[in-house]
Amino acid sequence: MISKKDIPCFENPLGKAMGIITKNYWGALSKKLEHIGIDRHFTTMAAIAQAKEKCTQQYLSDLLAVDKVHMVRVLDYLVSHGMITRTVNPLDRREHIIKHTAKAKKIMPVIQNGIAEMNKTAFKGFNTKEKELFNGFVETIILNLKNLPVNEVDIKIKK
Amino acid sequence: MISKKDIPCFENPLGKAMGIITKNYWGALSKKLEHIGIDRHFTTMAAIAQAKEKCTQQYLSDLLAVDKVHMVRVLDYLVSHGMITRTVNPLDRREHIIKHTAKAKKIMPVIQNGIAEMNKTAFKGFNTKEKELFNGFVETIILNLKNLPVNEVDIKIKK
DNA sequence: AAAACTAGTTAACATTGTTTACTGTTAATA
DNA sequence: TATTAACAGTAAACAATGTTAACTAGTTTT
Repeated sequence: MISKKDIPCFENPLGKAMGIITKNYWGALSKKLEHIGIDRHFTTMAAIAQAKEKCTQQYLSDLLAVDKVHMVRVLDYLVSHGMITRTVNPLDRREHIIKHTAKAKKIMPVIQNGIAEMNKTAFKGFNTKEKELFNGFVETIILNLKNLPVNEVDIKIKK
Repeated sequence: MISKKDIPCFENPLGKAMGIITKNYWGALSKKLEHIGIDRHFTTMAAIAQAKEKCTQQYLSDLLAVDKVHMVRVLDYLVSHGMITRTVNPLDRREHIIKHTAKAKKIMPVIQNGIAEMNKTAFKGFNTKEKELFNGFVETIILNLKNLPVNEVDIKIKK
């Protein structure tokens, strides 16, 4: 019987973990929250809630590492669901300032709790030191892979 | 200045790491390999190469945690690029046996090297013990989140 | 023989990501 | 000042992925 350990891409288990997180936890949260008004884009909602400076679309794109074209659609979704307003910045009329509506402010605790619950469940059994260790590992992996130029990957075919 | 640490969903950094892996490393590998014949579905290729029992579509779906409908399209892609053959199993004519073509066998070392390179880059600076520790953490997180019933997530709105 | 199950396919649709081209606004500079 | 470059956001088109439902064909169960 083949196991996933025999497939080299699964030696790095990040992909597997991510799939399970997405399917199980975000999925569960989505179903819970669709009755309240939205069923996705929770991280964008959280980012808007906690933005400490002027919250433009470009700012959100950079923060969440999402293409600005896609961000337009995310924000269209949130506008159409009554969660945010877009206002032109009078100081720089190119910019749109994103703000939560009253409705959004009301449901933010639910989203925050949901996200907190996800983290609590994911790290069940970890003590503080282990959690820090894990986060450090991930930070290192991110640095190892960040800004990897396409041309640096150079693999030759064996004859 | 808001940092990603202020957004609770980023306290669990798996999502962030996964995005970087996908964009940088798989992206780089894709560009390298498109000249050889394919630019995606490398994990499926690796799984087929190392399958130790009869390699049906259902088997691959289960192993790679991919929907069987999507698997049809992945295999259509690989057939159309001359990488695999589909043969009806004479012992059970419902099943299709997936096998690599000669062309695929030729490029598999490139894919294997690419994947190995990804792991090497990602874990640069890790010693064996740290790598094992990290993998153990990920296994625990996977177990923590696996089969999480949708109904178990129960969050109440604060008034 | 009928019913239930399994493997795979097809079609339709939604979401996400990417590219290109575009409008309008602001900043840089010659 | 006039021109050019840069920036924020939008629109349209398209590809890739994920999901559901309905379907064919073959196998197993009863």
